[in-house]
Amino acid sequence: MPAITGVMQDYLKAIYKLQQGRDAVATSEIAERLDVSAASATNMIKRLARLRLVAYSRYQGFVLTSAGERIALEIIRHHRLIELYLAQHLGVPLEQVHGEAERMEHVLSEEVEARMATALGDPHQDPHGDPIPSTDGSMRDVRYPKLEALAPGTEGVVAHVSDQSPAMLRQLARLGVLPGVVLKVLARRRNGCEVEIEGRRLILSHSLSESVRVQ
Amino acid sequence: MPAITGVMQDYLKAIYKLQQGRDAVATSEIAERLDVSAASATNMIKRLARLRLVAYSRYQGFVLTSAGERIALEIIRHHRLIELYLAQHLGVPLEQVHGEAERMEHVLSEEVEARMATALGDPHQDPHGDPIPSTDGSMRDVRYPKLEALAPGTEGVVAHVSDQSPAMLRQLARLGVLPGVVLKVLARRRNGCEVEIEGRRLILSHSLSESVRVQ
DNA sequence: TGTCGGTTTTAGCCTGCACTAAATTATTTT
DNA sequence: AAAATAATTTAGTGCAGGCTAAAACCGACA
Repeated sequence: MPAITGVMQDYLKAIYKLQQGRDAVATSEIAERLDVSAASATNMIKRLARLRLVAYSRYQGFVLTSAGERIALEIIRHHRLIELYLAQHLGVPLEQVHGEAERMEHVLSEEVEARMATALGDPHQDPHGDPIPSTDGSMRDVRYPKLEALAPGTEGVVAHVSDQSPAMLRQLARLGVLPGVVLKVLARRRNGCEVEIEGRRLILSHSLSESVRVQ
Repeated sequence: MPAITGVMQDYLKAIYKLQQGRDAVATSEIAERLDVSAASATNMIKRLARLRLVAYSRYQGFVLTSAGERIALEIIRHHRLIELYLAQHLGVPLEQVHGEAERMEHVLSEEVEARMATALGDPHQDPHGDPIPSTDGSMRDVRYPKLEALAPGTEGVVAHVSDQSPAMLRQLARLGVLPGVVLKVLARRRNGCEVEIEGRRLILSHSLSESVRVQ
């Protein structure tokens, strides 16, 4: 029985995120998400299927087995704890923590994971507003609506900023749009979304307001 | 030009440590240190030679070039900073920090390295008493004598405990033999070395006193 | 100088994980 | 339902890094 490599962990994590709310994931989807060829993806899926970490029948897509999901959640927990730890205890800027966690998540032992969690007070949210799975593999995932989709007049708290684009995150951070901040939608504009935030009034482009979710 | 992989970093680090005070390292030496076959070692040495990280001529042994040494010292810095950070900020037991650092050292960015160093007050010693290279690649390495070699009556401060055997480290930690602790050699015995430490009197076996250095 | 023992290197093979190109299956359009 | 298109899988390759077995080399000693 071969060991579970870091690359396998990346696949499992990607499949987990893609399969949310759906009944199967397509080869081309993880291929795009992980930026590999479809052939490479097929190859790895078959390997994971042999290890009984994904349920797969050719040409039909696949999902994680419970064993695969367990591992995926463990890695996601690692990732998000590391993000929070870096931000909170080492002051690493928000737009950087994702990239760092992406590498560290594969080498974090359960021992150090536990100590980090304790140091952070057993948190349930990472600095982007994403939920942190607990050790038993449970995670309550609430999807708040995107700022882009909100009606003018709505008021709320920023719940989540996407972790995908560092450039966007840097923008949002500079503007003060971060999880926990109170915000009010003033008006929808052709070029974006006018909001009031901490007394200031500003316009967020469509792409920016696509990557912000409000509670 | 291929990238420098984690495995390559392990080789460079091992060569650095082996070549101290000598004029060449033998294939069999890194092979043993890294627990790989001699053939695998030869193979990697040739790869490192092509990258101009080691100077090598077949059958004659090898040493690091200055480029190779730069990388080796960077990884050693990572390793020792991580050890200290884990021990000091997360309370990871001494006998465990080496293993953890061994994996983390390859994924630590310069950014996070700098923040960890700052959080630790730009330290010069890791928790085993080994010196931490500075960012410019300088390191003052003083070799203190082994406890095993000390004459009775000698008094001193524990300067260094080996990081190689977790079992031994656990022993030493339990007995209170840790860097910084004051110690006095009382007598040499057939089965070890009798010492006084913090008022208590105890006997350290030969293997234990082999892995302790005193200032 | 020749031979022996140990070390080092070469040769050839395996696995992980990527790739391209070609073949296959699924889906959509006509 | 057949044909066109899109998605997926297979086939074959390459590189990193390990292995064993065999060959080559070095140093020592008779």
